[in-house]
Amino acid sequence: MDSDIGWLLGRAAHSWKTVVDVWMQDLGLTQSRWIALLHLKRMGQGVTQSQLAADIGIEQPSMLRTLNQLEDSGLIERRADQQDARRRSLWFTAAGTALLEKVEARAVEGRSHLLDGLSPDQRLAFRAVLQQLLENAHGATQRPGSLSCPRRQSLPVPATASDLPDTRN
Amino acid sequence: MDSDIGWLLGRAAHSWKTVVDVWMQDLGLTQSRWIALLHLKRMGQGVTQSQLAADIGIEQPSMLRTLNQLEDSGLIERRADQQDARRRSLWFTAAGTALLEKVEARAVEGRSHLLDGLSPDQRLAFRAVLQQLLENAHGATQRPGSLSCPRRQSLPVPATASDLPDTRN
DNA sequence: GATGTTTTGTTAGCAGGCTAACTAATTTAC
DNA sequence: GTAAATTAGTTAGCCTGCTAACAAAACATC
Repeated sequence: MDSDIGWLLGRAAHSWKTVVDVWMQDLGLTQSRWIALLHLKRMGQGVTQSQLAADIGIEQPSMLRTLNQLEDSGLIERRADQQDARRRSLWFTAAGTALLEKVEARAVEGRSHLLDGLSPDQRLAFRAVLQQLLENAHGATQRPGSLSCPRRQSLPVPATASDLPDTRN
Repeated sequence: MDSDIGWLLGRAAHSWKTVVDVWMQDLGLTQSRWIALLHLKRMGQGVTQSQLAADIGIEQPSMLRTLNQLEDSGLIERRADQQDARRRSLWFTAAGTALLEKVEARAVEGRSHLLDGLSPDQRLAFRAVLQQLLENAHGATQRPGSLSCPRRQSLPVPATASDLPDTRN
């Protein structure tokens, strides 16, 4: 019976986010904000807004809002790009750098609790299934029977999905 | 390296939802609405709003909004409860019943495409990990080091998680 | 070098999660 | 029986996904 597997997947993802968020709560950051900080650290300062959005796997307008909030909080700053006047590159402020350390520590802590009781083999198999699902999902947005595909052609593909040693969450 | 496993989990869940949504799109339903219909079918008509919310795993105000929309669309109706004047029980209209059949067919179709290429063993192992994660998450909302737990004591636990033959998604 | 296309960032507004706070009805305790 | 606590539904409003539509800069093509 696989009939509840999608529901289970959704619940697990939701719970994961909520738990890590609880671990972060005294840092004064919402989920989308610490995720942005972690990804910016991983990619390296100086990337553009759209690059960061692609890495996280969200659309530009969603990214923009979060970055505005982080800038308002004084954790990051945006700098004009000399080469391309459209671009704005992203940099940590001193406060942002300081906070980031705590965020990273909490992320590791929370993750290890969530993965408690799962063997290395289980984790590996789990990853494999998740990756297969992502692949299937990517191909499944075209309905086979129908010629029309009104709403959306492709899912927002998570950039690279496997390079860099990576501190995602 | 498990550092990106939470991120992967989130992406997979998100893609799953999006894909099933694409399969539903010509039915004129949003995700939260067909999910509500499927759960109402599963639980049986006549349940209360809070019961349905608990089964789906969302809070009452979120449920309420969706039910209002479904009622406005003429797919369900709410009836007063004789025993308890606070309660309002939920029922399909004729239109709702008719639509539900198509929704169920699409859910099955989409799911089978998403699970394509995964062996029964893999699916079973996958479920086991998801269930373990849910369990861990449930216990992990208390930060061990801290005595205070300001924001939230417990996750919204998905009701029963395993009874009934179940047509979740 | 002018024209058309793509890319980057942006604004506006919808969808659907959530918490907080409230009312009314019911249940529990005394 | 009355007062307190709980429960079902609701309202208001925040957070953060999304799409659509647009401006300005850069690039391509002729």
